[in-house]
Amino acid sequence: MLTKKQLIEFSDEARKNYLDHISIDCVVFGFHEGQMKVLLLQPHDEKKWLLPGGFVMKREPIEQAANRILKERTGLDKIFLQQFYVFGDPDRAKFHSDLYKDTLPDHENWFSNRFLSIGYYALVDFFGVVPQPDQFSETCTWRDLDDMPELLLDHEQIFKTALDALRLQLNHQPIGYNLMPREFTMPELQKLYEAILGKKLDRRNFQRRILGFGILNRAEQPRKGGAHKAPYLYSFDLENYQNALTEGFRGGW
Amino acid sequence: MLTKKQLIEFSDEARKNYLDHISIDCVVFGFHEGQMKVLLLQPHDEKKWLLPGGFVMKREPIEQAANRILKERTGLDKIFLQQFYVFGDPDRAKFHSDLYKDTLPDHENWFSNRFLSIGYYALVDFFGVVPQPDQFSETCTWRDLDDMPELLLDHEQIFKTALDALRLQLNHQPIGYNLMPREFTMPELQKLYEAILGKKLDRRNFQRRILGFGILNRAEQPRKGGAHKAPYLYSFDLENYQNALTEGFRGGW
DNA sequence: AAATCTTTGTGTATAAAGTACACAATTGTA
DNA sequence: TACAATTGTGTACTTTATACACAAAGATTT
Repeated sequence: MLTKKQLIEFSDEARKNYLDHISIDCVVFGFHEGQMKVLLLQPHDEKKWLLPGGFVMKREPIEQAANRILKERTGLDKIFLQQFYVFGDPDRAKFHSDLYKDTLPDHENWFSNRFLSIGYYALVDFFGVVPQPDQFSETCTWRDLDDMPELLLDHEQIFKTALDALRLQLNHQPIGYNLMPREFTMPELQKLYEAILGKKLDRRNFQRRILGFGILNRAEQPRKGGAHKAPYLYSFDLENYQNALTEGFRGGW
Repeated sequence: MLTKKQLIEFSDEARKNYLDHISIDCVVFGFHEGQMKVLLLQPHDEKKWLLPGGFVMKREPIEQAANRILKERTGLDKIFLQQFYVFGDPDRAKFHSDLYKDTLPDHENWFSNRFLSIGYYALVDFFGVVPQPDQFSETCTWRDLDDMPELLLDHEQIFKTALDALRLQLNHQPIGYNLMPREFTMPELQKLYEAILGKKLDRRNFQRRILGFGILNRAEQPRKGGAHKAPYLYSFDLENYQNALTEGFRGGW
């Protein structure tokens, strides 16, 4: 919660720089130890959490805005974000618009506006990034998909819609390049799919199917040193991967 | 093109009623005689064409806005519209903002604003609707997919993206309920799929696959009176159809 | 009325993909 | 050295997809 002075400053700056009525919210998925995680912010003096979000500058392309917002609010840079839906209920941000109702008259208070929010989601390598909270947030941290805290506004719905979009993507596009380290084993990749889908897959059939997509290269040397049999290491064949991204897998018709 | 007086009136009303910076554009697909069609508007004194579009009222849910806009601009009512993408390039409506540059100063001219446009698409029964142009348009008419005129703004891109979204939908959702008459023959439904996909399908395999979805009911009596063998009539099983809409077909994983 | 043309309904053989398993190989540990 | 855990590879079976062939029904032609 902002002080009156902070709110006035923010509102003035926002009116100067941002487009009215439009916001962006990002659902960033990460993956660690077999668990899917989502990046959340906890505002100061607030029990519930938020997805990292923000506003679009007056002459800024929206993809660029999504990237800037994610960087400003979480420190994450150069993440591929995928637009997936617009949330346009007139009362979706009621919590926010009510919050400062008594602090500042509506016409001065930026948050009294109605905002449509454009949802973006991303998949990132858990170890490749270091989340940093911004000035408005107490913490910025990963939360397990099956241990989600209560979210503010309609961010629960945005999160669920993003997860649906991600699962749909799994059916006709490759996934993992932005989420896995450069080299990984087949069981590791399988854990990613299982975490996204929320169910177990058959080890052998998974391998056959993934290899059938033709987007993986197997390294000559297996990973040594671990317990048990040394697994082969794979990396994505970037050319085929990109091709599969645009072409899609399952023809359908 | 509006006169100065019209533009002033429109801008005043728009500022009073609509949200800044947000517009909606609708891609309405229809189907007739084996051809896919798109509903287009031609503005007065203009060679190029437009998708039916408009603005969101200050406290209106966006789905409702899309329906109102479609009705206002084309006369089509109670159409199921599906949101598919937001077009947010800062210069996407340059044509519009330049159009009245010399008529009215920017701060008075509604169209000098930047607009993000939310794209919606729909499938309608060609015979169930009667397109009516609004006051801004010379004509409102169906155009063949393979005989499209030049479009204004970025509406070419919006149209193409909608077609891609539609084709994607074909792979995991049933289609046709909003597009076919209540009863139809298998070859008629097949022509719809062929028109959307832009390619021929095998008659027998098409039938098996569609029936396999379990969303069709076969009438007891075939359609008589036509030339050649009397084909069976089918109608959608609405319960299963709705179920398939939410569940999706091809499991994938 | 018979032959013919067109369109629709149904079936079948083959190939590809998806599913459910079994077993051997490797590595660390008991 | 036996054992447990994990990984690599194979195989039989089922389901789905694809490519065809042929029969039936109605209108048209001869």
